[in-house]
Amino acid sequence: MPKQVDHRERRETIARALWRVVEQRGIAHASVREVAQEAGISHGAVQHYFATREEMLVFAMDFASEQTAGRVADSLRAFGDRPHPRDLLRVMLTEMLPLHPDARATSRMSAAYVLEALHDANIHTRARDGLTHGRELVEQIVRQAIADGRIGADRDPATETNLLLALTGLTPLIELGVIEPEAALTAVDQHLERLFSGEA
Amino acid sequence: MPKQVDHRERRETIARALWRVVEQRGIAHASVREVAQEAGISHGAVQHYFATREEMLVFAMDFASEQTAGRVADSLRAFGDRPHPRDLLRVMLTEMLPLHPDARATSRMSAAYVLEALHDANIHTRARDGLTHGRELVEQIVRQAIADGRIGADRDPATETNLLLALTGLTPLIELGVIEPEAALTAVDQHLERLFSGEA
DNA sequence: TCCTTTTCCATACACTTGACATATTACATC
DNA sequence: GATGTAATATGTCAAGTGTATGGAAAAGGA
Repeated sequence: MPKQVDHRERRETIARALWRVVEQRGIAHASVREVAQEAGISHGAVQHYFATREEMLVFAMDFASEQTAGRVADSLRAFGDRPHPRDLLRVMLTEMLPLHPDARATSRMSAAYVLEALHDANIHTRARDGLTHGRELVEQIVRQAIADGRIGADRDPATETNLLLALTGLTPLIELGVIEPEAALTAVDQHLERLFSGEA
Repeated sequence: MPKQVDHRERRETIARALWRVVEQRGIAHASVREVAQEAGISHGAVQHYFATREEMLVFAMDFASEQTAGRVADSLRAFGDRPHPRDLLRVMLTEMLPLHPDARATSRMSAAYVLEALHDANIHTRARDGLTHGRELVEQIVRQAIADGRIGADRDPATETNLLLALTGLTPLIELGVIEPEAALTAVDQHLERLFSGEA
């Protein structure tokens, strides 16, 4: 058997290099050659792991989603087996906002993902399915919280879910330095507090 | 005097062509040549009106902001001289969301603007200043509404402003078809209703 | 009629891109 | 050590990029 490298790990290394390029220079500069340079390998090596540039981008984007989900799972361990839905939602939202370096990298990647999806049928499907799945997850949490009496029964689960996800709209304000990260957290907490205000 | 064309009008024509390219093919395809083709002129002609590609992009982006502001002003005329702040905010938000073709074009342009601002110092300054200005406008409306007793005095103007602007976070959900435009409007109205719930 | 000024355009240049083809290196097994 | 194959490096090519340049076309004043 010839030399065997961890294929998955190599792809992740390249994906992280791509993140850095996207974060520092924008997705337009995320060419095979520049990503290769950032990763410290030849562009031929990148081609060995990704047949096309698009394949590389799609992997890097999916990987960003996975990493975000992973960070949420990590943070949730501190809250035990059955975390309060407010804490759960708070972790999800704060990990989606660009409040620390890792989250910023994946956030920017997501933004580029969405923008790309608007004129690429393939990516559109992937992004929509991913977002729809995430949205259903949140709606399920909201419905359960209503059933548990933690959110007022007069609230509409679908609308509350949409309003929760809308909080990611704070991203441009944070990224451009219009508001401080603390102000964003205050807004998130304020919204969650009102949502769960009917709690016993 | 030599032939005189309306310089401003020509630049706006090119800007609109750029919007169409951005909307249909993404900002990556907004090259001087492709924009020229979309506008039905030579790329030399485009160069006559914009010395560089960046100048063209910046103009198209600023023009998008102006057009959005214009649409808001137009819609507001129906509400008379002193519109209710809730109506004012509702118009501002709905014109920022991609709920009709014009708004979608400018919304996508704005999204590209923000993404570009993250790694371009020049655009960063412009985008931040523009957003900061818009945010101050909204905060002023909120403060006045509190002073007028239309919003509860217990509300923090800064946080409420941030939560209002966060509603633009519905954009990706709408654009990718995760939620229907009506659901977005429902969410906006729900949020506004609660904000003004303390009204006499 | 010529001249000046503005508008517009074709071309050229240097450069980057993605994709592909080819060459080289590294290493586990026979 | 020979061999085969995965991993990596390098080269090539057509297509596309931004922009500099030179000059045509148009329109009015002299």
